[in-house]
Amino acid sequence: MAAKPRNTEQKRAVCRAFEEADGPLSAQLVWERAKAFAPSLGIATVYRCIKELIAQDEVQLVESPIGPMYERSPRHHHHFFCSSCQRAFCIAGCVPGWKSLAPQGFKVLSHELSLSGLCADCAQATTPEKNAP
Amino acid sequence: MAAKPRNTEQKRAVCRAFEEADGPLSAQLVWERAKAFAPSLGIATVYRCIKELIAQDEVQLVESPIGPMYERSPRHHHHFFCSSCQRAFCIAGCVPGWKSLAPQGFKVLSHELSLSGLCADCAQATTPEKNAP
DNA sequence: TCCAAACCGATAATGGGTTATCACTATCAC
DNA sequence: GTGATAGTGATAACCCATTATCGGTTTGGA
Repeated sequence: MAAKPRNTEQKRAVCRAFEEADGPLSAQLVWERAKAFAPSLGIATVYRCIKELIAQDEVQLVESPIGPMYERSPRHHHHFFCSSCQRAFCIAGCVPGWKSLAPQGFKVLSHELSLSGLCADCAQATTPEKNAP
Repeated sequence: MAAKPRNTEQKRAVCRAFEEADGPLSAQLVWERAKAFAPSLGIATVYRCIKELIAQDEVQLVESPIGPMYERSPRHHHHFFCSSCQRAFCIAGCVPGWKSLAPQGFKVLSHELSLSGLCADCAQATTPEKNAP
């Protein structure tokens, strides 16, 4: 009745793309990176694999100003989105006190903190006067 | 050269929908509520007005797990999204220490904290044993 | 009042992410 | 090795928020 999942090159490629990522990836980015390990990989297969990985709780959806992204289910952390280069970064640590912000009677099950601004690269590029020769 | 904007019933209706809202609204919700003040209002006009209000910094886009929403530009605050009834709520207050979470060199321009879970209504509805007769 | 043009409503079109379809291929228990 | 079938790639289709189009309407300065 239940289909037996198979171990295919494509699934391994998508998993590897997630494993080697240092932050959330868009489906397109997953595709681009996974193609390094399975050149013929199609975008539909990428979405199929992501769906499967999410069902297995190995990958999570991350809402972002840049669009939907995906990353390996990690220990709790937050994100920084660079408004210049449109990249996403993971941030270690958390803020205290978030649970007590909800009004009386509300049941807080999760929270997400997202910082936006300029990553180190872009911040330096846009204010080069400091280190310019 | 620059067109002179006019004061129309439709614009007033959309503004009023935002003024009377107690939290972020989807474009559809803005439409539904504004139609109370301008029954013939079309969805295209709602988007036109929202665009204009955003350009004037009177309304802001709010990314949410529920989808894109809009609200009057307010003093800084955060949001709670109910995963059951799909409503959005504003939360007063803020969390300390968010600025220091960004890695060295990153320039944090804004932050958004979103809590998810059950609002008071839904929390009570799903755990009625406490107050059940 | 008059009229140029800003604005409107209805709806078709767009755009981007995601999913369904289908003929072909690869996996793996036997 | 063989064969049933899960998986795959290409692509059409879908979904939904948003925008463009266009003929008719409303606004507001003269």
